[in-house]
Amino acid sequence: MNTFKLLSEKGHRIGILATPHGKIHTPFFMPIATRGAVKNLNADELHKLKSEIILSNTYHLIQRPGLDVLKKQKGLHVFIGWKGPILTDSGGYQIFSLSKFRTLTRDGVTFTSEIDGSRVSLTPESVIDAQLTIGSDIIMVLDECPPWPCSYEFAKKSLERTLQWAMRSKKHFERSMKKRGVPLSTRPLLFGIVQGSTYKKLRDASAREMIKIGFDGYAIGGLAVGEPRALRNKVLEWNTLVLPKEKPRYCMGVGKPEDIVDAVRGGADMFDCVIPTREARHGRLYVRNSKKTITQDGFYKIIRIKKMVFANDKKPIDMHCLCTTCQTYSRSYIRHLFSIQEGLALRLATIHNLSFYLSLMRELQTL
RNA sequence: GUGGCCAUGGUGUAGUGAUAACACUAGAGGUUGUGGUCCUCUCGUCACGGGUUUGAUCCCCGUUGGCCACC
Repeated sequence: MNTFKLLSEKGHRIGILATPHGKIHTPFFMPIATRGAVKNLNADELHKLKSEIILSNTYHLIQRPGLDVLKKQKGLHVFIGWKGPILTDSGGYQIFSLSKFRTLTRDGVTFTSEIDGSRVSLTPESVIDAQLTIGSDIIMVLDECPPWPCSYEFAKKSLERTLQWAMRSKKHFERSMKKRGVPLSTRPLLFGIVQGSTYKKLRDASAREMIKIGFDGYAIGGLAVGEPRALRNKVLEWNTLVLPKEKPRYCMGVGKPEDIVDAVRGGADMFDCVIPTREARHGRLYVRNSKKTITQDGFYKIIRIKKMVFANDKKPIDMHCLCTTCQTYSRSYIRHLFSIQEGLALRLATIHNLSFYLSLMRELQTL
C-alpha cells in the first residue's frame, strides 16, 4: 500500500501522507512532545495551531510512565488526549546524546536510566515492540547517530551496526504485524534511518541498503549536529538523489527556519526540532520580516522578550501574526510574565513560536 | 551633643599593603531526533580630602553620609 501521495514536484515536493490516525500535508513540522506533552500546551491548543502531527520519544516513555501504564491506558493517543497522528523516535539519538553510561553490544545498547539510575537495555526488537505498545503511527527504527565530526572508520563501523539493526527491525515488525493480525489499512508506518556521517560513499551505501530492506519512509539522520549549513545541504542532496521519490523523507532534528526551507527545497518532507518550543521557554521569539520571502536571508528575526526595551512595548510580538498570543497580548505584558516567572509566559511564547513554524510550513505547502 | 559601628559595580555582600571575588539585575552571544537548562563575554576612579609607605581599596587623621546606644 502506498501511504504517500506526491502532488507536485514543481519547485519542491508537496504531498499527503496517510497514517492510521489521519492524513498529513507535506512538507510538515512536528512539535515535540518527548514525554507525551508538548511542554506547556494541551491537545486543544495544538489543534488550534493546526498541528497535524506530534512527535514523542520511546526512550523517555519507556522510563516514564513506562510501558505497563501505556498498555493499561490503551496507548499514548488515549493517554494524552491527542487524536491526530504521532511519530515516535526510537531513542537512538537520546542514548548517544543524553546517556553517559552506555554499552554497545551486537544485540543492542544498554544505558543507565536518567530517572532512577537503573540499567535499561534496548534492542531493535524491543524498541519496535515499545512503539507498538505506545500505538505510534510512524515507528522509527533504532539507530546510532554519530557525532560530528567523526572519522571515516568510526562512521563506517557505526553505520554497519545501524544497518544490522535496521534489518532486524524490519523483520521483527513484519512478524509482529502478522502475529497481531493487523490489517494493512491500520498498520503503522515503519521508517528506516540513513546514516553515514558526511561521507558520500557511506551515505550512498546506507541509502541503498535501506531501500533494499524496504521501508514506508526514509529518515535522513545524523544531521543538524553542528555541521556547517553548506555541508548539510550537500549530504541531503546525496541522499535525496538515491532515495525513491514516491516515499516520504524525514529530515531528523532539523532545524532552524532557514534549515527547513533549505531542506524542503532539497527534497525533504518531514521535520522536527526542539528549537521553537525550547527557545520559547527561554524568551526568544520569532518575528517574521514581511518584506522578505522565505527563500531570502533575514526573512525573520529573533527577539529576546525579557529585555528592558520591551518593558513598555504595546505591540504584539509580531504585528502580522495571527496566533492567539499576538491577537491578545502585548510584548510588555509577556515580558512581565517572564520576569515574574509566570507559567503563562511559557505557554504564550510556545504558542507563538509554534505558530511561526507551522505557518512557515503552510507556506511551503502551497509554494 | 557624646560614644561605637559602617561606607566596595544597578542591588546585596566578600576580600587583601601590590591582578578587587561572589550572587542577583542589566547588556551581547550560543543551544538542532527537548535541560523551563547550562555556558561565554560586558558593566567598578573600592564615598571625598589629606597623611604614612617603593606602593593604600586595605593602616592613620579629617570631611560628608548612614545605622545603633546614651544624655
